[in-house]
Amino acid sequence: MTDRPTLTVDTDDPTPPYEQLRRQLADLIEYGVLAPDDRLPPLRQLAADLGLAVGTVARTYRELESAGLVVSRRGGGTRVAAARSRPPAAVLHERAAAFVRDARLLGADDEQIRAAVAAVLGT
Amino acid sequence: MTDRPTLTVDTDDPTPPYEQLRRQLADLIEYGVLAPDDRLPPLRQLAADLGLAVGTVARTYRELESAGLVVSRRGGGTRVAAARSRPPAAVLHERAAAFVRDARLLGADDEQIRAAVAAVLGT
Amino acid sequence: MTDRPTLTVDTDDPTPPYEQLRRQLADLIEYGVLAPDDRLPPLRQLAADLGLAVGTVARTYRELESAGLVVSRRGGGTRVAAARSRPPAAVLHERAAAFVRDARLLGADDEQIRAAVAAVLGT
Amino acid sequence: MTDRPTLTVDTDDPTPPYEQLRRQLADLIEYGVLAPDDRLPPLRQLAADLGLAVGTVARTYRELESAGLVVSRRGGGTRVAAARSRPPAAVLHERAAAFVRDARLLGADDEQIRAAVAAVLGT
DNA sequence: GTGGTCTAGACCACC
DNA sequence: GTGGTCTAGACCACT
Repeated sequence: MTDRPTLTVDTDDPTPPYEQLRRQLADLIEYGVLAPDDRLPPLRQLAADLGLAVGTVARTYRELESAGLVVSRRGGGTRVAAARSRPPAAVLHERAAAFVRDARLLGADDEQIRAAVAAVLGT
Repeated sequence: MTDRPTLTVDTDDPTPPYEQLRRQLADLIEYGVLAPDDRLPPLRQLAADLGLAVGTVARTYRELESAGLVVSRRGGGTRVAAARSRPPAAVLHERAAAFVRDARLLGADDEQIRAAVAAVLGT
Repeated sequence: MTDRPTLTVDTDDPTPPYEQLRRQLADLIEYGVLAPDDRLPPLRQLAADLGLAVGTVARTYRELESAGLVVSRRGGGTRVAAARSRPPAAVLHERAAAFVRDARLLGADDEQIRAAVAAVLGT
Repeated sequence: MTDRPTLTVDTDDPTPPYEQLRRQLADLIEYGVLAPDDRLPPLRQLAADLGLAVGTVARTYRELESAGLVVSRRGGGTRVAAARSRPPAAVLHERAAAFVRDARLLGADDEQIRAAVAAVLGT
């Protein structure tokens, strides 16, 4: 019950598994859910948990590392890189902007957008 | 500026092009941006516009058809299937809920979420 | 209510419509359901009934004619050719052979095959 | 002679090759000739044997998979899906019924039908 | 003109 | 080695 965030791979999704995984981990890191210096699950354990080959997870970690989101130290596992998490406020703003763009595509006006958010927040 | 909604394919995204396209069109239909009986661009035109092979776009159209979102007739063309789009209000609510969930993952409270949306809306 | 045998085209079947039609008519002729000198439905009427373009039905008739199953006389419509229907007994035998082959593929032995036919015939 | 059931493609048949193949494999699976978990031939081997392009066989396998008859795993191979084949007795009865219907269309009575089957079975 | 399919060779993802 | 996809050009079926 160490409560690690649930990572999943959907085999029906044409997006390759290594990329599905990469996106989830990148999000968790950028969102600060995985804080700098936190350890990622060991390659083999994650592979076993998800029913993937080790090489597939290795590919994910490699991509994250070359993006600078993660650091693999030899013998020391893989940890979240220090300098890369962005301020949560910036991420929040970005997400809000994406939501608003989408809502407008749907034809919603400002008032409807505000109302929808209010409805979801409850009160 | 009466142009059709912009469809794009990102060649750096490991998600296969036919799937990127499929998602965009499925969204446009579900969002009601493309209304029932609206015509989709001809295979070859869309392929040319996006720099894709004809077969790739054909695959997208085929998938959309087998999902019941679209109807293709030989010699006819491809049109949005009737009675498939959901009420925009429902879709808007769903999107708002997804945004709020994301924002809370980031650690934002209700007030911050409201503020972020307000900031984006201007005013 | 002239009781013409029902011809149908399944648009979900990848077999082209002209070929679906051709097979049905060829069977009807070979089986003797359509007797020598019987008239086939007029091109345009059949096309209208099936929701096909005239050219598509024309293609079917053309194929039947070049197979010698049918004769188009100018101004006189299309009729079943005289010399082509095979003795029903021969066709029956052929069909029985096909059925037996299939049944054996399923692993059935002679007794099971006989029993299955008896069961269908009732009594 | 332990060879796998013969698959063939008739290039004179207007039915597209991927569909001819699909039907044959679907039949073999439904008939139980290919049992659950049996492996299908590798894409490229089957393509080579039949003189088809790889993509054509891939299309067949994809259709079978989306019909739930087969499961393909990347790097794994393609196998018959479990719990899909119908009881052979049911299939046999269905085939017998189809044969009888056909025979009656030809004008045969019960006795003639029985006789035709007996003749084929050899005694 | 519009959708549907095929080929041939190539590259990718996965085990 | 096995499945999955892409391209480029070609031909077919249909309206």
